[in-house]
Amino acid sequence: MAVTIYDVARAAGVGVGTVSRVLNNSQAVKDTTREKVLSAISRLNYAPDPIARSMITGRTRVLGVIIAFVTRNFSVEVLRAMVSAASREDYELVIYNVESDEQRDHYFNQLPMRRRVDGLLIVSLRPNDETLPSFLKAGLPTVLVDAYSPAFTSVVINNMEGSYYAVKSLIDQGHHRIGFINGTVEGNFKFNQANDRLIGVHRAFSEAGIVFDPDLMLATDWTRAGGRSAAEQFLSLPDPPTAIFAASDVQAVGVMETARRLKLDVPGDLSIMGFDGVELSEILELSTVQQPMQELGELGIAKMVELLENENKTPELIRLDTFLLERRTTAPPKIKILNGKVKS
Amino acid sequence: MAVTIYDVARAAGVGVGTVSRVLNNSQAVKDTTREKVLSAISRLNYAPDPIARSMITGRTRVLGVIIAFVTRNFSVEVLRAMVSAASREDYELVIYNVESDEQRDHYFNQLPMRRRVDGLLIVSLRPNDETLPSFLKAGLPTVLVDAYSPAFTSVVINNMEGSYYAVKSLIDQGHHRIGFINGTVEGNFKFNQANDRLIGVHRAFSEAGIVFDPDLMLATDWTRAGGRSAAEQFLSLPDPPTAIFAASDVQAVGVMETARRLKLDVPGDLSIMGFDGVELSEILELSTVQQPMQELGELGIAKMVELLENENKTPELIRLDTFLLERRTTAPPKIKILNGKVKS
DNA sequence: TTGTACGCGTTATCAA
DNA sequence: TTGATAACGCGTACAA
Repeated sequence: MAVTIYDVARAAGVGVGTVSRVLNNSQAVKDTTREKVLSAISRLNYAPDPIARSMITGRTRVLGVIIAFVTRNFSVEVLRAMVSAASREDYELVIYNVESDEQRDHYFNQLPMRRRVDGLLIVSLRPNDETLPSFLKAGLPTVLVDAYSPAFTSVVINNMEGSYYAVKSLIDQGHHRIGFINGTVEGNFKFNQANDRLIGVHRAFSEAGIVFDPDLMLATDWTRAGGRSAAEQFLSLPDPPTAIFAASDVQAVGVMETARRLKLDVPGDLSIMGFDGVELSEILELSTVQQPMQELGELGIAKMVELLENENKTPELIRLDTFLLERRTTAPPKIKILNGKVKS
Repeated sequence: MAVTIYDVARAAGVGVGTVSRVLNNSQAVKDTTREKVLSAISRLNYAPDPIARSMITGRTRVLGVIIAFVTRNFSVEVLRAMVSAASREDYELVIYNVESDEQRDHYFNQLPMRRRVDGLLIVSLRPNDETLPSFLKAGLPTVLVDAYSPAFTSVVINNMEGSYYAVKSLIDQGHHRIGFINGTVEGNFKFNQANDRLIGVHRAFSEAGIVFDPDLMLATDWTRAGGRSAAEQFLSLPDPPTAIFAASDVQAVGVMETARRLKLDVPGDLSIMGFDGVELSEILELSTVQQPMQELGELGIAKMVELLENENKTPELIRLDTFLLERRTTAPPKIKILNGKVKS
């Protein structure tokens, strides 16, 4: 039914080997023969079957992307950069969306086995300790993006420094009581992002000599609802914070929603700082820590291609910097007169 | 290197045919033999090679998704629903992002040829008249989502009715001068969405006996910038509109931004209505026409699976309804006193 | 420079 | 119920 390399060979009056050589524009093929073959190819509208090709070459020119929560704005930005970078390199991308531990384990177990993909990009996740050995044994080229493991080339952003500068900027503006809304570490997800961001917060506090108040630290879902409820808790404290730093923009938006509901002036009554730098933050003029999402995706693909071209490269760690965007939701705290004495 | 079906056969002391039968749990295989084979499989940690399998079956269990502008919130929502529905049916999805006519044509020409995918889902795009014949000839099962062509099963939303009710609701609230920001029909993209939405607007106008003012209709990019500049034009008119209806939420957000810049009260001075119902609209409390994006994606996959199971099904057209969400950006126009006489 | 023949790992066919 | 073997479409040694 479909036209094969044999049909082309017959039409061109040559052997299949010659057609194959023309196809892989390798070897020396006499120009006149090449012409004959090429004309036959276009005449028959022939295209080689990638499946049969993979069968013999062992490569598919398909890359797998295991990604946590595709719908997160962050994931989308990274993914888009990946799709376009991959397409430039003539690779296709198949997406495995992970929204639960079971899904993650399923993919981590199955994928390295099959030789359906030439390589695996893992975004915002990492193989856990149980799956890691079988992962390594399978020897599938793997690149981690927004996640770190010493076993694989990893492209990460400097979460610690990002949150450090974010909190430091709030402190420099005169805030002392700063609420921190962290993201939960889902199941085994090892979203180390959360830990790193926490460490940065601590560092900024301790440098400024601020004692960490456990009441001002909460971990919630990486959602607006999470941000809303955490903000409610903070703001119903007897001594509420004058600023809230959230580990993601969506959570920060939740904080904004709570502030609006409580008729709080932002940034007058409450400064709000997010983390991510998704488009939404720009629209809402939310101060935030901008992540280089596009670079993350592009570098992920670039490193993968390197790996594919040179299988035994040693893992490397690429760390990208964040950029602090001070927009409209952060300002020095208003001086409040309370019980007759000045209180900041 | 990798363990094959022969290794399993040898280990189990049977022929490869038997192993294959067990694998495809077909036929009658004696229970004791089945046990032997299964134990050998797990002992050797064997998994069949999907490539070799595709080689003979001609099917890959991979679906291609050609999608316009993956990063649009709309696309992301649809895509996510597709990924999860496909995974339930044990299909993988490979994404082809289209952001230009060249890309679109490239995919439309290449993909049907290769047998790399079992079927093609086309989102917010449609094969143009030149590519259509070769498309049909290739006979690759194809489902259009958010796009319509009589040649293929199409899952669309009722754009016309959606925009009709949106404008009608504005008129019912007392608006007479309503600006309409449409999306551009990119290149050949045949984003018929734009046309349909325009038709709905016209219908609402003519039903209410409102004469269509060409000054109040503009087509821009489906972006915030597009919305901003269109709004600026409308609002600098001698007789500016009291309401603006945008063909997408992002454009409506652009309108909101312009309104904010001009210190216009929304909805007091200006009502704003969007179209899409993406998360952003909820956050901004934007009135909008909600599209059933998840259903769109799920139905797309469901119809594709039907098609795959029964190749010669005739194309069908599924039309999903929208839902009008009147939130905080729409209200009756304020009565203005102008030149001593009441003007609405 | 070119053609022939083998092999990739599986499923399907057929005979036993 | 099972085993042997022929495809599937291509790349590539090897021989010519």
